Amino acid sequence: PGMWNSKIREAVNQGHSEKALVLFRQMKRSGVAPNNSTFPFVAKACARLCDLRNSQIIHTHVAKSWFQSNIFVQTAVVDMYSKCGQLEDAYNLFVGMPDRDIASWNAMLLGFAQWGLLDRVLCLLRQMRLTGIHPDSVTVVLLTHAILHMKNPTFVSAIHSFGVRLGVHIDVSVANTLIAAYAKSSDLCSAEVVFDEIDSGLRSVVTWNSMIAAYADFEKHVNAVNCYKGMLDGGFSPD
RNA sequence: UCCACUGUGCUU
Repeated sequence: PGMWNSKIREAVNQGHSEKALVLFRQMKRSGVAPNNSTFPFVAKACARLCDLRNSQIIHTHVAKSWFQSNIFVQTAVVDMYSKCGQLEDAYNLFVGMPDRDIASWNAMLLGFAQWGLLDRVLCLLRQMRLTGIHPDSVTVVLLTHAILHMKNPTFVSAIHSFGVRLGVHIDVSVANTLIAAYAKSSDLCSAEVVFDEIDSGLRSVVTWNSMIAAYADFEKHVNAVNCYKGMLDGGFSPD
């Protein structure tokens, strides 16, 4: 199945999810069995398309496959169902997983976070820590999203402190998320503090974009323009 | 041993 896998992977990586599913159908029709490096990609394609019908078809194939207990495959299926809105299917699969690593927990946390189920996010986080799995930078980003809709800077600050305790606040994606979250919670000052505290060598285009967007939200157009200039000075080109 | 490879996360 190697050549099918690389075609499917290429399609997914280029954002052509429908094409990936077409290739998957062709693969099956030609009698080639999908394997552990087929399923995660087609699952991702379904997740992106929020395509429940194909998700169920893929899950059926997974269930009949030798690779049904592969942790990568299972995590991808959990994520696929979550993104299609089938949270209880996702959760049931998650609970039945023989092994779960941080990515598995994060995928399930994201599922609850995406649908605004903060209580379930917190409950799952507690369970995760009880099993000895430590939250990572991805977890912190997800938690930030879970509390974002409340637009409460106190909550953002709590997650921020949590990230500092874990030592993941230096992760650029975490910082970028916090900048946006503080700004959306009307705490521009804290957004600026986070921005200033990132090593200038670690700032990415997303970091700059986040800060510019923050200033724009507050209608601080002069700051936004200065920030934009800073981005250009930093050697970044706008995207 | 290290690295890279298939699953979860950044702004608009």
